[in-house]
Amino acid sequence: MVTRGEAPSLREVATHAGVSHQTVSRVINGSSKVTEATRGRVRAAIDELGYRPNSLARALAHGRSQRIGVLVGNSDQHGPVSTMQGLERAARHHGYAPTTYSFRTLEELRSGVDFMLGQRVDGLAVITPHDAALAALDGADLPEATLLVGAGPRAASRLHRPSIQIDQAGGARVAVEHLIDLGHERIAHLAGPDDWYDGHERRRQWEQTLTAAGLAVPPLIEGDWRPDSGHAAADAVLSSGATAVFVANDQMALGLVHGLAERGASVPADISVVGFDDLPESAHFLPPLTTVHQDFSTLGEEAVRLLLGETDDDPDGRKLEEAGEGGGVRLRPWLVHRESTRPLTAAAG
Amino acid sequence: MVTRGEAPSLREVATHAGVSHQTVSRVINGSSKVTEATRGRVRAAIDELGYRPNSLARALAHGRSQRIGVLVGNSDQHGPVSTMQGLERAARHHGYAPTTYSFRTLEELRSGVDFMLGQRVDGLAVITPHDAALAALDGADLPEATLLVGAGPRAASRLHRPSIQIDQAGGARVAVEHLIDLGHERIAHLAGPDDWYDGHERRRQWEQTLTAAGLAVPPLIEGDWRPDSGHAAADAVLSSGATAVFVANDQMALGLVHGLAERGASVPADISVVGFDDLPESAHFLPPLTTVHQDFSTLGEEAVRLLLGETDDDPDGRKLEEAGEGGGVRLRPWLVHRESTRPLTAAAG
DNA sequence: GAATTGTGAGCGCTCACAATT
DNA sequence: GAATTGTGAGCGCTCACAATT
Repeated sequence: MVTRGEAPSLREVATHAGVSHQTVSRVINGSSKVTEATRGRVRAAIDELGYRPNSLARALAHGRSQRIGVLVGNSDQHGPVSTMQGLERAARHHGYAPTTYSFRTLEELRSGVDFMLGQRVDGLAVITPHDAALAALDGADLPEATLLVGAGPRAASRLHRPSIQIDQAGGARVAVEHLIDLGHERIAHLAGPDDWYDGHERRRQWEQTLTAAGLAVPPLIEGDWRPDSGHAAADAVLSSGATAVFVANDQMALGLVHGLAERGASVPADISVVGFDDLPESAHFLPPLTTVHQDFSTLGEEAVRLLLGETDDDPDGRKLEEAGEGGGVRLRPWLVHRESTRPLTAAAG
Repeated sequence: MVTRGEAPSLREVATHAGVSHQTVSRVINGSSKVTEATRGRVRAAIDELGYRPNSLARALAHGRSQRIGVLVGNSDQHGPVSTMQGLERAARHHGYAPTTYSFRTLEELRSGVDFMLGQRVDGLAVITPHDAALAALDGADLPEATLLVGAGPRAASRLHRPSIQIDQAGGARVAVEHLIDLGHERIAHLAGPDDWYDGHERRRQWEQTLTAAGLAVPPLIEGDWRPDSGHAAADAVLSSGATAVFVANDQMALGLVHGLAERGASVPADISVVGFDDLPESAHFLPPLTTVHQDFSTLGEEAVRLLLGETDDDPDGRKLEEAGEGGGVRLRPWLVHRESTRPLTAAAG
């Protein structure tokens, strides 16, 4: 491996500027207790030597790493990735260096926690809606300042940690109510895995909204979030006799529309479809997909605010304690009406 | 901010086990020069105190951070994100902790480099095919071990650093040749921005392949990678009189198919479309998209191998030097034939 | 004398405090 | 005496070497 020529240290800068190491430290950290004259000499020495503070040494001496750990599961999905990016950006904005670790297995999740503890992160965000993943953390030695992002309140309180999530039930409700408003009476659901918080909540709210409207609840159809599973569900959807389907995410909705088309069923003429997520592509699906928009980057930003709880310089900041164990900070998603749904009266179904 | 109760240090473990700090260090690092008996006592003390080595202190003392920096631009796109994930995984596999930083502006890119230098990363991967971004690095104080991922050889050699990329020209050639083989003679190109390496190469190779086959080169149509720009290009494509279009990425291809559909033109009946990327969704577009598959995770893995150049324990490893300045390590993409293309003879166009 | 174990210094910073103007 | 500057120790490790069995 090629290595850099050894970088100059703070002491070398001090010698070069003819001051003590402490004075250099003061200049770097913007202390006001330095005269303009010495500040100038130190600055010149810094530039001349190309000095850059070693953040490792700084963290060690300071006792705080100024790092936030981000553990993210299923980073092939739109939601976790967007959340992570929102979090990363917000952390940096607050002067913290995010350290990310994406895990696929429970084994990797546990090593991820170990890794973060070794890095002495000041805070940890665990992004996963997957209950099994959180269960694997039961009894683990988590940092005090740990926030569960996208996890259910129940899983969160079991770990004695606060959580933040997008209001899945609220999103599901507007989706199903939209279909009811259009006159549909037999509304199927193509669900995500039930051990995912979002999957579970969307299914549960689909049932509740139908029941509250006095409608029958058709048999559940399950997928695994991926487009293929939506494609594979086309037969089940057709034989359910539904005139509308609430699909648990946009990727499965895409696959379903494809599968229906292959069987001669057209969306929305024969069957209406609502998705969930609002991918960048969803506006250009054929037909453009009516779906529920989730604002993942705001979720990431809110997570950082909660984690840092900077009430001082941030009037909107809230303390982790306020959120409480398993606490219910929630963001509202909203419906985006496009062309994959239409009134039942005009439909052939 | 809630902080952890202060973690035990190596010396506390030593006291607890009745040995010297150096012996504890030896056990942690798996040195063989420790008897089973003392190793056992140290292990017990470690478990009892819940000791975990502080990787910051270790890096400082050791002189190597065991970190790899990853700067990634345009992290809303499939390619950069997948590459980054491949890189992250591979780095961890080699015992390095990846530190990622995603930038959107040139300003952020420069702070990203600063950040990485402050972190004393052992190696740096810059993932961006955007020429302007690389130009902004001209004269910057980059780590010696810097690898440009997805950048063009020209930009790389200007920075005196090696590069690795997927063979864009090769991918474009198979796409255009596929359309030629189907009998198409007027083949348009919906291009990406020309100051992106991939955008530039795909356009250039489209021209060359057409010319080599003795076909005319229709006027260029430009997009910005996003689905909307594909949608907006529908009129231009129709008025070009082309019977087939090579689109520079799948997102624009999706938008284009949508725009064409709105104008009553059907794919592939009226016009054939080939994309580039092979998104997870592309197999379920209507029609399923014929496209060029790029293996981004392999790209990320190869990048790490190059960066670490571990020829010792890794027989496949190559040294950065071998790749040379602006050197041409390339991965081959391949065509995935689906339903958005068909022979001209059978087409209405 | 070959194995194992221990000692002291130092990585590059910040801290608390002391010494200077 | 209030401002500025400097001194020494220490954060938690690993290094090179010395001391022990």
